[in-house]
Amino acid sequence: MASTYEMNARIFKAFCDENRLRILELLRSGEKCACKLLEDLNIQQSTLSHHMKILCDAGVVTGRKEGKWTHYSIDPEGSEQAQEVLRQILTVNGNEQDGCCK
Amino acid sequence: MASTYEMNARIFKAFCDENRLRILELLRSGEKCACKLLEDLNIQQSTLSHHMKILCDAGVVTGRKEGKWTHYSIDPEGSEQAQEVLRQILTVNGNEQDGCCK
DNA sequence: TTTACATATTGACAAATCTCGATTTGGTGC
DNA sequence: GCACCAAATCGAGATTTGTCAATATGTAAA
Repeated sequence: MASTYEMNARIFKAFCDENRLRILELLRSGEKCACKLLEDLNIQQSTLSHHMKILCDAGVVTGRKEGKWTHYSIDPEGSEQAQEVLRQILTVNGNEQDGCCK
Repeated sequence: MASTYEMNARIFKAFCDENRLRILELLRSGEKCACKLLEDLNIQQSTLSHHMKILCDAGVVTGRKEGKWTHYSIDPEGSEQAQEVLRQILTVNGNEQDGCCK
């Protein structure tokens, strides 16, 4: 049973790494095959696979298998949810006085 | 000279840790003194200080010094920017065919 | 079935991160 | 000056993360 904090932290871990941000930028122009991503990304194949797993687990990317290839794309639902969660986290909903410290 | 990827990654690192998400939730109800946060958060003072630095460096929280106390609150500008950056990262702006792999 | 290729998984290592206790810095009031 | 308190910084240990090379899995074509 993962806490909400844990689940939300996992979502944002997707955006915490430079290479994952590069991958997402490549996906902004449309679906891309893993081998195409690999071409553009100075990293090894196993490293790419590792990052794709994190992005998919976070829900912001989906993979579509076609034969021996996997095509990745930004997941609209997961993306919307990530943005919604961030909005909630950062929305001030009260105006309590800071009653601390005298 | 930090790359854009590096800077954006730093922003989202703010949301990658359970304790920082707890801190942000506490700040949603308004400005809080560090000692008040410390009361609610099963962590040591030096650990809190570490997390507050990360949140402030990311721009999503600001600290207001008043005598020997520091009052923290969610920064509206930084929050708006974080949301805008996430929106950009996740917005598909093209529809290229995945020309890869035959 | 054998071969070739795309991707995933494993294991190991280095670097980054989280946490704590101890110390330092900086402000307040005596 | 001194004592006291809040917060920041330092140093060390444990955990997590990113990376690679090697291997395994799965699909397609010969």
